[in-house]
Amino acid sequence: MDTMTIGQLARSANVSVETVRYYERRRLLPEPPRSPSGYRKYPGDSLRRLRFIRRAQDVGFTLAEIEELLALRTGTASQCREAESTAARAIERVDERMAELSRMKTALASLLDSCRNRSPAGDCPIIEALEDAEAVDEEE
Amino acid sequence: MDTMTIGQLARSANVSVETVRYYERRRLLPEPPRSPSGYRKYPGDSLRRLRFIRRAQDVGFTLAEIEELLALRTGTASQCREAESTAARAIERVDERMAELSRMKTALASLLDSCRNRSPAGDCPIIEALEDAEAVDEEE
DNA sequence: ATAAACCCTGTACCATGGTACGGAGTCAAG
DNA sequence: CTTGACTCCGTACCATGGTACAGGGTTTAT
Repeated sequence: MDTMTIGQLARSANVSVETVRYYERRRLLPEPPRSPSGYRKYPGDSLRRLRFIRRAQDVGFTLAEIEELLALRTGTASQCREAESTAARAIERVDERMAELSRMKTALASLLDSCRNRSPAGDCPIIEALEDAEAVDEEE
Repeated sequence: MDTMTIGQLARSANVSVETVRYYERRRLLPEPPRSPSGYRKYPGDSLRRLRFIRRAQDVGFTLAEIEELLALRTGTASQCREAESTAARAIERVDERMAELSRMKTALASLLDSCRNRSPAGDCPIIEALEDAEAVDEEE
């Protein structure tokens, strides 16, 4: 038998048992057959699927997107288009988030900078800047 | 009377009434005095404080950090050190997150790239890559 | 005087990706 | 045969930063 229990599967993929069950609830993993006593018995390729999910998460797909990708795995050309556009959307999200972080970093760095160069006797420039700043307020 | 109702305050700071009450629960805003009928009556400087909170959020401080910053507003030099280190921590968080996003973007871009250059008859390279890739797996 | 617009409290809910717990049944080793 | 490790299910809970009721009371304008 090349079947595994949920614990073996979870350990192999480096996730918790709870996580495996959670993915099943989310329909990312199909319901596996059960033993007579009701234990889940996973066929070998469940591990491949579980790893697929984790890798996709690592590159920043959400679980909802992974669900889409999994639905496409039968593999015709038009389905590849869909995977492509899912990936493109993920890249856009990443870009937006990076731009936002970059703005934040600029604002923070200038706060910190003013702090390091401050006149030794004045009030804290970080707090002052947040109190009156328009300087920081170019968002949205 | 230079006091405002919660609605006036919220509108001035461009947040919702619920948000103001939420900040009060979180102790970011002090409990204001009440009118005889129990309405909150905010003194003018509540608006300054509320704007402080929003600006700090805009530059990426969490509400917990903002609580710290607010606690420091009395303003001695050593407290400035603390504000400085709060800001430095925030910058570190931003940097980490940017590096992570950058890794994600590289991985996604290579997936997308393989898709655009794929042999016209093969399976979807995105899905294949997620299925066998070690390429993607250099995280953590 | 009545309706609209405002305020009050308390509680539940949203998304996201899980984690924790209780109470029970099952399986393997000694 | 018993102990410990494993599994089952269902439900509640975590963080984060709020939002959305429900079911009242108040203020303001007409």
